[in-house]
Amino acid sequence: MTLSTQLLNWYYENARDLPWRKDKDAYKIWVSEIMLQQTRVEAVKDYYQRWIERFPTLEVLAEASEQEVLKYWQGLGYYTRARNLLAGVREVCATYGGEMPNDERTIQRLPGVGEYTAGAIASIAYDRRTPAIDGNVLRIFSRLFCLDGDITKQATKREVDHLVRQHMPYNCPGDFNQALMDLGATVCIPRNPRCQMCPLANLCEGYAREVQDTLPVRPVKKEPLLIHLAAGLVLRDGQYLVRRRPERGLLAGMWEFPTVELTEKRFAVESLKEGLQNEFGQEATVGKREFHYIHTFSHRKWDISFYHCQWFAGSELLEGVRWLSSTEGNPLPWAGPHHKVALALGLA
DNA sequence: AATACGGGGGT
DNA sequence: ACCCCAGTATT
Repeated sequence: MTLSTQLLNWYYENARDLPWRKDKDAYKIWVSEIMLQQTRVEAVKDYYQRWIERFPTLEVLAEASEQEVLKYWQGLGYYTRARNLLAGVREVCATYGGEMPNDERTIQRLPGVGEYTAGAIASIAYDRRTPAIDGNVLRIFSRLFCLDGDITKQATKREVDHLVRQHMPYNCPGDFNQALMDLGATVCIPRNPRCQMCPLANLCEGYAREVQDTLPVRPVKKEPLLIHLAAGLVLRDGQYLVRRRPERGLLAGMWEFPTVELTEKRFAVESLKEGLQNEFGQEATVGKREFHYIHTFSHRKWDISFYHCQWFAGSELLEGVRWLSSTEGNPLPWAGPHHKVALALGLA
């Protein structure tokens, strides 16, 4: 018995039933792989189903508008993934006549497709013998071979890449890669790995030395920056004032309620009033605080308070600003705390 | 080689 | 609260 046969035998008995495993359509594999970047299977399932329903083929997606595409992505996070996917399918249509390239190198040239995703698509959709090294594989192999180097370092990744290539079968590389995902998701999990039921326990050096819980080794993360924000729920004639975030940076291109950053939290009302005046040239009355959220992003933590506001005079609106009514069923993509508030107000 | 980029589920 | 996930692009 070899590592790959033990793993595959386990996989064929225990493979998860996932929506993107129903066929080997490269476009669908692509969509699933992008959605699954840094995102759990459970979170992806519903998004994937709705996505495929609306954009069943690469050509359909290529014809869609970016705003609509973002709408289908809202709440999933890492929104450049959606933009890159859209740009990618357009590139396939324009450059490859709508036919997906089937070699890893060409696939990796598509926007948003890196080494891992290219390997996953090439192996799963086209039976190419290419590794797909993600967090699961790094964790599994660091335990299997007692690799105690920092898995975020290039040197450790090269080491794992070498080992994966050694153990990857020639007949079903896609199954092998997916088997590693499933093992990492259900057995060789980050904390408290279930080694008693692991099909590779007899081969696992980490398990033999009882150091499986100390692996893999990661760097210590740094403290997120705390930012205080006040947001205005500016109401006029049953409509709320919303604006589009900048094209680059955090929550790029998503819609939000106007906010001001606070230097002093206790001056929230005054700062909001002044901020609205500066941005929209209108005097607003700031009412009572309605919602309060602590929202942690990867490297910053928003302490954000929402205030009901009112203003009366009409005015010219700038680019990327509009009024939104809860009865329109408007298709604007939201994200972050704004998404939750928009849902509560019936705007999302 | 670092850093930016979301959000949610498990512990 | 904290951890970390089917990573990639940018600096």
